[in-house]
Order: sequence, then C-alpha cells, then structure tokens
Amino acid sequence: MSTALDLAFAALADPTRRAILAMLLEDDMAVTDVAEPFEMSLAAISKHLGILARARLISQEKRGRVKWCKLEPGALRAASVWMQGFGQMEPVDLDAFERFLQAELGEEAERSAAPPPL
Amino acid sequence: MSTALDLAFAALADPTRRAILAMLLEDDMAVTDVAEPFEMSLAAISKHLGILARARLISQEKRGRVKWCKLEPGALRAASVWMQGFGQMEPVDLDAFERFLQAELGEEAERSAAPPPL
DNA sequence: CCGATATTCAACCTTTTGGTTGACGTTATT
DNA sequence: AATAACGTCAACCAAAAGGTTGAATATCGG
Repeated sequence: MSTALDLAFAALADPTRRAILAMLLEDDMAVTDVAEPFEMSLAAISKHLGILARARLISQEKRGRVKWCKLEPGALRAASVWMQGFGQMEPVDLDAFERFLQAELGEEAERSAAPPPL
Repeated sequence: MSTALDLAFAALADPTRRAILAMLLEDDMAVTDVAEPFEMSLAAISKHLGILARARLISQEKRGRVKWCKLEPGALRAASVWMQGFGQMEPVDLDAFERFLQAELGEEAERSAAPPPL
C-alpha cells in the first residue's frame, strides 16, 4: 500500500516524468503532443502520464478523442511541505529554479538526442 | 546515468528512508541505532543508508567501529527548489509539516508493527 | 588473545519499473 | 462507408529495487 507521498516522490524520480511536468507548466497538452519530443513510444509516455496521474501530479480529461493533461500542483505542495521541514531551507529562489529547469531540459534533450529547446 | 535530482527523489520515494531522515532530524545516529525501530534486517537498513548517502541526503562518518549518520539538507534543498517552481506554492507552514511528519511516523509504526511513538 | 559488537559483502530471490510491440476501441475526417 | 488519428491494453522483456541469509572484516573490552 503506497501513500500519497510515496507516489509523488516515486513519480518525480524519473527524468522523463519531470520533463513532462516542466512541459505542462507551460500549457495543457494532449498525450500525443506530450510524447512528441521524446525518443520513446507513445505507449511508454501514456504509462508515464498514468503514473503522474495516479500520483495526482497531473489530471487528465478526455474531450473527444484527445485526452488533455493538466498540471495539478496539489501533490507537489504536499511533498514540498514535507521537505521544507528539513533544515531551515533558504527562501525559495525562482531564478535558481529557472536555471535548474533549463539545465535539466538541456540534459534531457541530450539524452534523447532531440533538438535542444530554443 | 542518474542525476542528483533522480537520486534524491528516488531516495525520498521509500517510506522507510523518509522515516530514517525524520529520525536523523532529531540527532545523528549510528547505523545500528537507526535500524533498531524497524522490522527488517540490519543489512537492509545499511542498504537504505547507502542509498540516502549516494543521494547526498545524509553523510556517513566512521569513527572507530561505529558509523555515524548525519542529515545533509543540501540535496533536499535542491529538490525543494525544483518543486517550488511549480504552481505558486503557499508559504511553508511548519505546523503543517509537523502534523504531516507525525502522521507519517504513525503510519510507519503501524506498518512495521512497532509501538507507535507516544 | 578472545569474544562480543558494528557494519558490510555476496549471493540469492521476488516484485516493480520502464521499455517494446501489435492488436484494439473510439472519435474525426473525407 | 472507409480511413486516419488518438490513446490504451496485453503480453512480453531486461534491469533495478527491496528484501533475506550467512560469511567476512574491523574494532573494542576484558
């Protein structure tokens, strides 16, 4: 039996899934469009999205034949609350986050041999 | 090849390891003492500690025959920065964290059939 | 030196994870 | 009606995770 926190952290542990979350930060997306930048099958991405949805990091709504994926920050907040308890974290620096995100997107792009964003 | 973030989130995904981190929040501990409340072998706990150490969530220093484990908030901070970028998190509520922690320690205690704290 | 204590190592086992492929059911398009 | 597009399902696979046990390695206390 997995707790919400188990599911959230496990979902976040995969770089593909974190990249998906970063993409969804920009806008809601259909499954096919989420899959497009990655070098793996649609079915694999569909599974990743399922894992993110079970962890409640995203929600999915089917309209017609396309299933829309939407970032759902609730579970992230719960996990964040848990983490913040440890050790007097510095106030959050959003610029640092931006750099982090860009760096990771870069890595992901290299790993998947896709053209780097920008 | 796993990034620091992969290792941190993967390490946090296991409830035993989160419980260990919570214990280390109180004080540094030797491996044997970390293992004591859990219903699993010392070797298993040693592995968990190894995973936490590789993720740089803890550090380990051997003095004599005992190896001391110490919480290392750096990696947590990095992961936290990543998460904070998503969705306008509320300012951190440390009381909420305390409740979270107590709840989870309770669950862990039930799962491992150990006497609940308090 | 001897026995107890602290920790890891190695081999093994089972379950989970992350990926593949091909078939399938729906919904759009023409 | 036929075809294409969207997404999932089922079966399969290799590798990693999480646990066990028993032996090995230090180190400490008498």
